[in-house]
Amino acid sequence: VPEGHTLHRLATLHTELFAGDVVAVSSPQGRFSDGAALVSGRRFERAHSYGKHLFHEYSGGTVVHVHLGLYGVFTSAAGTAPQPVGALRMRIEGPRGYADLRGATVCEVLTPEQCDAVVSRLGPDPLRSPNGASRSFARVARSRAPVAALLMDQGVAAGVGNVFRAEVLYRAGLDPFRPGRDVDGPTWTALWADLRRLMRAAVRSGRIVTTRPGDRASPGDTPRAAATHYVYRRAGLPCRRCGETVRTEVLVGRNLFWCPGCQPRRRR
DNA sequence: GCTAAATGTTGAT
DNA sequence: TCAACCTTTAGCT
Repeated sequence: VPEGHTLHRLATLHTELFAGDVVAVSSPQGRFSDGAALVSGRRFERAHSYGKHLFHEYSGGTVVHVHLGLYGVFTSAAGTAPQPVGALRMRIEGPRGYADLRGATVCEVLTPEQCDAVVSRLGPDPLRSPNGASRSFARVARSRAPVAALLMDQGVAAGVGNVFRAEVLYRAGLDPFRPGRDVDGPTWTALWADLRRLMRAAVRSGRIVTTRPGDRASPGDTPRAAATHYVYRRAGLPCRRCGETVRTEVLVGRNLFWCPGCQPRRRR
């Protein structure tokens, strides 16, 4: 269940597992049979990611583009692959190990030019663009949409998902409903820097932890929310800092979480 | 053991 | 606005 850090990790993992090797690619489920036939038997050059998109580059300039969507999952292990079980969209088998893809929204063969087109639709990725704040702010500053909606727009910040959106807004003390055009430059720059910090930490650890050590004890936490988040999936629970009840509301089709105490509406 | 919801996006209506 | 994708897991029983 991935945000940008997950794809970043997968790219590193797949490069380590397959780079330089001739691999066999198959689609036991059948939905990627044609694409698999195009790359099977080629040399796997390298994997890279941008935002929530993953790219596998093969010899000859062919690229496999993967987007995991909401519940796509990529697993891998060293050694020989076992018999396929269930709906296995793509399997890559190399001399050192194998990787299995299930449930992805996108798994397709593209030319490098088509890959460039995919990336060009995306905004800066906080994991890859240290100076992305100004480019993303240009979009934010001329939008009437709530900042919480803009953060989910991959053309504004690629790789940010529902957890990072809720948590970074909380850490900034920013009202999620404030229109983008009412967010000032320094506020956005600081938010971008925090996004980079949170996402890089998630690449390192493999999970999203946004709380600071002093804020991690709170009654009523479910194991799911396990003191790793301030507001994400904590609706109805007391805020770790101010004790106000964390709220939730659907915004742009996703559940938004925020603390009305720490992220107040601005007085006018 | 079962159900519902989930860190996302696309394409049809 | 909504279905599709068709896996995983929390939270029940």
